[in-house]
Amino acid sequence: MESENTFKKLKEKGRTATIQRLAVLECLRESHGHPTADELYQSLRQQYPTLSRATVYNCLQVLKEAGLIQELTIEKDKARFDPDPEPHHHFFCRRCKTIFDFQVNCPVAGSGCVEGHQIEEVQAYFYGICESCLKEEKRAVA
Amino acid sequence: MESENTFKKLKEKGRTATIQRLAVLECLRESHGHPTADELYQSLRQQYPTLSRATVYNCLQVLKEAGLIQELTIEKDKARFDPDPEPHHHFFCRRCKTIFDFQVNCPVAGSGCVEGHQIEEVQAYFYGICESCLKEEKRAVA
DNA sequence: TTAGATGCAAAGTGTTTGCAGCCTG
DNA sequence: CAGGCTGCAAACACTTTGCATCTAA
Repeated sequence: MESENTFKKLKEKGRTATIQRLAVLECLRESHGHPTADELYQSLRQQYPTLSRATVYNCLQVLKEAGLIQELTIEKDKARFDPDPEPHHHFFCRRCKTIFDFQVNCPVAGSGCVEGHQIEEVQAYFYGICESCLKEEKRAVA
Repeated sequence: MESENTFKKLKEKGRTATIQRLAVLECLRESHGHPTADELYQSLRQQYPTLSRATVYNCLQVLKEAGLIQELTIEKDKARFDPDPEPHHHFFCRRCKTIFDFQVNCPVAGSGCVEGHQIEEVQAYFYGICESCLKEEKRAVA
């Protein structure tokens, strides 16, 4: 069962699987489109009215350290979160602001050693205009 | 001459090549290690005591739009700047916090079209421990 | 029981904005 | 002379911190 893995990974880091942490993780997994901490907070607040913003930040930090999620700095002003902890890349549409997973076979996708430097993590961010926005632009011109 | 290119690129965007903008650009070019806006401000302040922080931010923004520099979001809390506007990637050492250019032959390094999406920019960030920090760690163990 | 987690508010940090005055083309 | 640019301070947005209270192992 998936939730056993969650417990295990948290325990490995000496952290407790609290209601809040599980709720944040589940909310992130259900959400589409790499939400921000505040988006998760706003969404969770409906079900857990006493939940505080600081707790959401704390939970995300802990979940990240446990390797259950990953954090994206694809936008400079706010962090976004991805429920998939496996290494993969992202595309950011500058027009509709959508972020989606984007796999290119980058030679150094995960960890390893390159030129004597030990690589622990790779984040590749692709910025541009997504297919549907391109189509919309084409339609607007016509 | 290089400075002619600077003037030309600014003019193309309808911007003036002010003393401050040229100073920020030169300071960035002279600096090593991808400084933050505030580091540039602190450095420039000695030569231009009346220079304001807001102007540094403005200059960096304008220089970026003119394609003379690029901005890195390799750290989530602050932007860093690179005097080289050509597409290339970066390594961030989590131990000594150094950032250096890091070229891997990524199949999609510059612009182009992938799966219908138009790519304008790519930023790949490699996080880990740099060679010299690894050596130091090894020495500490021995 | 007790270390750790939460919730709240306040503080912190990097960045942006509003606006008067200045400079430059 | 007019538009754009600077400098200053205040405003902003996201994130972190301090601390009392609470909770889970």
